[in-house]
Amino acid sequence: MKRIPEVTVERLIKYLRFVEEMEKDGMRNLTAKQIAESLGLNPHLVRKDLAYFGQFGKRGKGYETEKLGETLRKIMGLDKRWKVALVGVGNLGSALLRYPGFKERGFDVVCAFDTSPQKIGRQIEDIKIESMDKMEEIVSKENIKIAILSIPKEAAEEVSDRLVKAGVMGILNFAPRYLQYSYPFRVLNVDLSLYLESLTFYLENDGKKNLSM
Amino acid sequence: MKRIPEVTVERLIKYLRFVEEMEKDGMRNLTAKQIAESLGLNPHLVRKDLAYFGQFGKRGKGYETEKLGETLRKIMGLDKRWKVALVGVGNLGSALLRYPGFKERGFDVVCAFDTSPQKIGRQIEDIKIESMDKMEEIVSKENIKIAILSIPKEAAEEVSDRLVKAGVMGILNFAPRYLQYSYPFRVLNVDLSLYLESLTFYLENDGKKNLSM
DNA sequence: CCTGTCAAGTGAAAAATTTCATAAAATTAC
DNA sequence: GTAATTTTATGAAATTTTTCACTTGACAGG
Repeated sequence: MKRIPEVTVERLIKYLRFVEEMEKDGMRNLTAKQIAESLGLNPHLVRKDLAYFGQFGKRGKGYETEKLGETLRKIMGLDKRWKVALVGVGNLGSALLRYPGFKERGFDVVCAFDTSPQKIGRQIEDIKIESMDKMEEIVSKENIKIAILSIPKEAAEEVSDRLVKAGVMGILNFAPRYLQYSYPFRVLNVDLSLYLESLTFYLENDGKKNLSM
Repeated sequence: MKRIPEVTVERLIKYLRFVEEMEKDGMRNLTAKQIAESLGLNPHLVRKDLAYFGQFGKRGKGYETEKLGETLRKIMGLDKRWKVALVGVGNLGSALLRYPGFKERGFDVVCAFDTSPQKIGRQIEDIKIESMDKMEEIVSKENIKIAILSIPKEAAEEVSDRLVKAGVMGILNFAPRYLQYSYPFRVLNVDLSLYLESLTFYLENDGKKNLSM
């Protein structure tokens, strides 16, 4: 099997989103063209992306919505639920704890940690906030592979090291510090202000001809 | 001037982050190698990215930290402050209102909107929550160009259309619905569960040889 | 002031990614 | 049942992006 480019993986998730939405709408079949249009892509690209995983389309007809969804979920490891640990229950952290989208998409935040004594013991959405001293113990015991980090940037490195040692394989990092681990660990750095900053480049240079659009 | 690839823009912001951090640490000079290492990139790529905007490095020495920071900020439109409107003061929205990172990076959330009568009139961090009926009026009057959208996905399209009509040029969209506008408008779709989903692909396929790492 | 080393800048080469062209299968229209 | 149309699949071409090789300027040491 050929190597799957990272850009393809990112698109696959978006395809899955669209496929599931169409599934809900009762569409029995979907064509690459439809998927592509919904995301502003070239249909050839969609087919090529899907073809990495074998051929599950029908010529002249398209893809069976349900089967495509199932296959994509399987490819992405989304055919089962994942347990997630959340570290750092500040403003952002508690909003993430309450964010219904994770559960909807198969991710169960099963524990939350903080250092602040005021927060420890409190409960948000069924989840009791635990002391960060217990983090390794609980994460190991529960066999948690994914963690969400919403802590100050100063603590990011130390805490993520501890998580990795406790068995976590993937981290979604909201702290504005770039974290890196080598294979097989994965970090996804989500820097909220960074997104705004990439917007301003285009706003600022809007109209000039040196733009990639 | 040559067209700037989107991937370059994304890296430039990260360079700026590192440069500012080093500036704070008192480093007078920075080399492409140092910048590259901090982000796990090839130094040639860093030089090429910077060279799009002219030559501001010194051979044998590197880049003057301060000047590089200034230049990058100017390129990115970050040499001034930006006013931002926040729409949707739910869990995520109010966390974003309280998120200090935006202000730190030059973005002032100056107004917030919601539909819920319970929320309208309340105040979070100096910002009074206004009715969404007043959105267009205030956004136009204040000449706001950037909006953060943290509303349910069902409302995303309608609200973003209204924002665009009111003069907004860039949207940071947290609603899990893919929004698209054509040039010169920009949308950055930030789908939180989507990030987790891209992690699971790698966790699931970990160890298999078909991976891009 | 010469020599060696370092690092930016630049054009060419390589690699990766996307688009295109074509073939083949399925469906629809006649 | 045949022709036309639709749409996937796949290998080739084009494009984009990254890496490499080389040149040049700057500085340090002798």
